[in-house]
Amino acid sequence: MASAEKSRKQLVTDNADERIRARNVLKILKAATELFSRKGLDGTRINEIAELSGLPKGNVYYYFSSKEEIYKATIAHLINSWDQAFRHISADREPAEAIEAYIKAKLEHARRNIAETRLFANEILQGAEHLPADARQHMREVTAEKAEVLNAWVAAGKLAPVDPRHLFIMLWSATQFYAEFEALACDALQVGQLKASDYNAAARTISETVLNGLRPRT
Amino acid sequence: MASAEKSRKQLVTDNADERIRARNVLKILKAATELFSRKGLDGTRINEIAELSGLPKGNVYYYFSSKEEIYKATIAHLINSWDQAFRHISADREPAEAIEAYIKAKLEHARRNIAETRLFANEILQGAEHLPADARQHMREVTAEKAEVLNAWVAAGKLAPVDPRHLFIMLWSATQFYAEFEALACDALQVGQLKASDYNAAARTISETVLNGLRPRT
DNA sequence: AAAAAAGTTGACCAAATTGTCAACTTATTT
DNA sequence: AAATAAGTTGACAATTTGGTCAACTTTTTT
Repeated sequence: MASAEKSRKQLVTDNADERIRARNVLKILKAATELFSRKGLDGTRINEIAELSGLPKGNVYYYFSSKEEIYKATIAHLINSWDQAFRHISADREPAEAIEAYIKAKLEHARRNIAETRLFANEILQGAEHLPADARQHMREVTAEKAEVLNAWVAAGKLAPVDPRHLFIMLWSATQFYAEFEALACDALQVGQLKASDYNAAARTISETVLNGLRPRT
Repeated sequence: MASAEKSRKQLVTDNADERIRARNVLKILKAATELFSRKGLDGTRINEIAELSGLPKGNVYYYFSSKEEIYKATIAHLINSWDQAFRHISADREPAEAIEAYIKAKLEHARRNIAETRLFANEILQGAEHLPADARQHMREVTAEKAEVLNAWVAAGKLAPVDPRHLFIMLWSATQFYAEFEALACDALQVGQLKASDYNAAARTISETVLNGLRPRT
């Protein structure tokens, strides 16, 4: 009986409960991402993070030694998904189809990770001083690699001549705008809040305009 | 002689020196815009504003009653130039030429007002809570009005069908990106810092892609 | 079941920061 | 030139905030 009770407890500990540390660190990171994304590093109080994550402040400091460390952890966390959508840009696909898939994926990612997207924007806006050097290096490399794919498409006559780097910037900025500048987007579209249909309309406009714009001229 | 001396002094006071209040308020606003644009409202210390503007802190409080009031003043100041470039979008011009001029003007404005552009982005990113309601109303109205111009062009067969509001968002985001996310743009373009030539290349890529993309299909 | 490790907690401290103020100087008016 | 208004200044009060800590509880190991 004591044994049965123990194994039940262990089950709870291992699954639903998970490891205490992992669970609490995640709680803190989630709350921090939300707050940092809205008020920035300096604008966010440790007390707020504690409150939103449901932990006393002292407990937050048990897992992280400073506010900046929490911030860096949130940045490190979101960096992982930065180049996800880029996988669509691959040399063996049809350009139009690949670019359209990329736009869709980017918009979808922004819509489903609004806080992370905003936090990333905030960090870059403030000079990217907390972005680890290796993360930036990785971003540079991936961008250069995908730019080569675009160049190959242009060389093969499948796309009108275009500077791939500026094109990427166009796509990044357009797809992230709706999450980052939601307030402005709502004003422009004259809606109270963005819905999935607005994101779909955005995807259509961006895709149609850019794809038509890049159609090779004979 | 005493009269001559007095009139010289008055001349100095009225021109080069200007009104003391106007000059100092401007000093403070300029320093504050620079700092707010990089570190946000909460990240900026009043001491820093005082230092950068060359005034003692007490003096700053002589002109503004709080940090937030300074912030609001900087926002109110930059809002004035928000719709400047929009004047190019007018019904009596050729669409292609008008849109190209708009893109150029927007990019040029961002390049020459980097701090203001960044500050505006920061404010929207954080939820636009300090943006006066009438300013937002004005932005909504101007956007709606210009959207009608685009719709007329589409109806006249001068442009391919497009949702003008999403198109505007594409243009806003693309043209502001270089100022707002300079760090990311430098990485993508593999340059140390953006030069006028980079802005020109951006203008070319955006214009060519979008204009070609909007060319009416027969 | 005892011991050790991990996690929790609220009170507390030190530093930073906003905003005030009274004394002072410079500019303007009468 | 006297009086008044406008602007300057550094010291200081009040508050906020990041971070510490020792006592305590829960969980895990032996």
